[in-house]
Amino acid sequence: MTKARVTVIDIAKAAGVSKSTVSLVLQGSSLVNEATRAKVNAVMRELGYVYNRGAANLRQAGAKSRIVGVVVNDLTNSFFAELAVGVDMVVQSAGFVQFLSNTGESIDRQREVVASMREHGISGLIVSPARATDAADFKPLVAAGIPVVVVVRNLPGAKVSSIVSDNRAGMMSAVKHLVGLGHKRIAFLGGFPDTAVFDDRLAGYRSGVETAGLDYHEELVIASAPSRAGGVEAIGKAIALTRRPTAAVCFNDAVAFGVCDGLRARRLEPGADFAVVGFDDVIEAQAAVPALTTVSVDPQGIGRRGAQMLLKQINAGKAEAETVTTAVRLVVRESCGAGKTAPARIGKSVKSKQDAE
Amino acid sequence: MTKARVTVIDIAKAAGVSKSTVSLVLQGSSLVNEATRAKVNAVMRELGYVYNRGAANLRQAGAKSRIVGVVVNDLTNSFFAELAVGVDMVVQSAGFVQFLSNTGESIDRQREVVASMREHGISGLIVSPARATDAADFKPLVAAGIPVVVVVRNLPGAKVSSIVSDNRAGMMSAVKHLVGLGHKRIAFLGGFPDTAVFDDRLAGYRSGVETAGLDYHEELVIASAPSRAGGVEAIGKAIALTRRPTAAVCFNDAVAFGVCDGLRARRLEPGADFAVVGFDDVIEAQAAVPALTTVSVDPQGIGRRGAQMLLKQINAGKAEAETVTTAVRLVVRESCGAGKTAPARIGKSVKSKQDAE
DNA sequence: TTAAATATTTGGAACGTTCCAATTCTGTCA
DNA sequence: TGACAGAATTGGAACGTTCCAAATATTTAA
Repeated sequence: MTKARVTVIDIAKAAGVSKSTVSLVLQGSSLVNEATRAKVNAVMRELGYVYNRGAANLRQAGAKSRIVGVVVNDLTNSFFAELAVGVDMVVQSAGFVQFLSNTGESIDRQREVVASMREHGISGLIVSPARATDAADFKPLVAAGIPVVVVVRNLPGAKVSSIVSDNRAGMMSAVKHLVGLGHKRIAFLGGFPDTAVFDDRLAGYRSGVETAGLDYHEELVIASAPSRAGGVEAIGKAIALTRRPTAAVCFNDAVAFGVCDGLRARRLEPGADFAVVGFDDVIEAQAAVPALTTVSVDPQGIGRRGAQMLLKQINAGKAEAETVTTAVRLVVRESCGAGKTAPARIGKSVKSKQDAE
Repeated sequence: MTKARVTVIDIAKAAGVSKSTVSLVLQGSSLVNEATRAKVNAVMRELGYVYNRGAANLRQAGAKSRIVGVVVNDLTNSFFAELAVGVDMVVQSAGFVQFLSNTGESIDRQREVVASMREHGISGLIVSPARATDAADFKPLVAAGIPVVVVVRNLPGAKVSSIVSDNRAGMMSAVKHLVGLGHKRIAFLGGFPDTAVFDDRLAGYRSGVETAGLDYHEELVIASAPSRAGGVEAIGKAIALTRRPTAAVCFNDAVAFGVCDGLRARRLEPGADFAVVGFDDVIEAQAAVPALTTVSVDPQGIGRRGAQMLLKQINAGKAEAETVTTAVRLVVRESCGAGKTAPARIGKSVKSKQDAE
């Protein structure tokens, strides 16, 4: 096959009009006669024309590329995968496409992918920054007039829009719930202490404890990697305390699962013998045994919301940074020992994900 | 500040050379004098130049866009998220970027995103097709000389490269393992019967059963949605059989988890009272209680491998379709009732070529 | 010192689109 | 019929790069 690309000029020739007219048709302009439009469209279909956005983009100086960059720090974590899906939904239905990259918490990689995205002319960027990201890293972007929305982790000092969940309020309500169940010694387990999210959640824990009239004890705050393994480690330390806690709020669900593992390894049943509350409400939380009581943050919603925010700024031409914190909701299930004593809801499916291959 | 975009011409002017020279520097050509190169680079940094790949791409007629499209059917499923991460790794380190989109099993959406990617000039596509994808859907792409690699689900009839895991061998070894533990009635649970993957796995089950000298009974094959809920449903039917099985191989891990739930609801302990084997080895498999014996397929590895294949084809200019099935490995944990045994490696990587077109 | 060889540099002419200003059609109204 | 307003259409000239052929600078060999 002679594979020369079909261009707008070929179409024009074949349809007996000028390239300008074809271009007008492409843009859905109302200036062109209905008959001509139909004809042109027919020819396009016939010749198998595919629009060259690169060329168009070149002419339309700047912000019209219809590409948004999405950068996440860990796609392997279903929280962020959900987030990406949320972004994709709105971005896609707005006729944009998403450039998605995973940094795996590497700021070098992050720098690379952002640079690359820029070269490709993204018209906006949504980023869940890698740990220890320098706020100045996004300076050039905003200087170039490219809207940036930071999600999940905020970047103090950066002049960009951001959308984070209400970590403080979430932790407070978790603590309050446990206090309501009669717990007096509640631990805070997991998470890296050098992150803004950790600070927020810890602050929520602290004020939850204090507004309940309990004392805040440093020994009850046990940091660890925000992972399942970290949870196992943290609960180990917690149980070794001379005055051991009877409940824990965890930095996130992964930690909470690890805590459950660690409890069981010591013949303690999560929920019955020790109350556990997570944070995030990842998909597995409701299907786990026992089902995890956790603070639901709806990552997909954040993704959608962030995308909307970004699109708004893109369309507005110029972006003013706005910050929104999204509400958060405690979902009471079994791992805190409250409510349902019914062991498992079998048969009726818990919003099962179709894992299909 | 945010004036006009800095172009290669600005650089040229500022550095006192011609735009051609700057272009040469950009491409790392060895033709340019070391001193000049340094100077040009300095000026670029100083003026904050950003390369315009769109423009470059326009000139370099066709395949040099350095974008690969990645389309998955369900990013929410960690199996596919892992896959995407694998792709991203190799794609990124080869200096490409990935366009990632999620179809959520919708073939319309799939068509849209593929079209969009094409307009953006991807130089290759990796796709895990939505269910019921028509093999002809990718015809135009390959006709245009854009390499396509299909992963996870194969697309019989499409003249594209593909890489799938060795479903047959995996199931066979699962069955063999159960037989070795003394089981005589082994069920096959879960999965939609109208998919190629189901066929392969069922075939593996059947030949596993038969090579063990047992009879193949249709009643022991119980299809269901490939989800946790589906697993609950399937095990329910299995247990209702007059001659009830003592073990089951499951279509995938989600089904296996459901089966465990269902067993427990009937006061049967998975592992002890009934052996369960999954397929996929999702992340949760090893942390579950009991830890799931399953066939490990390493989605990230598939992603990496698929990306390598694609890049090879992109670089080769013209692509001949090749099909590889990746080896798969039974991971023995607790849910089958066996002790810890050294994992057996099964299946071998097979490679076969056929001419594209 | 000069010719030949080698190392560098350089103006256009593309690439496929959009935009602008200008042109050609229609029909309508005196 | 002529003039005039809209409605449709149309040729360039961009956009920011790369490529080519050709020009210029620098060495080397004789």
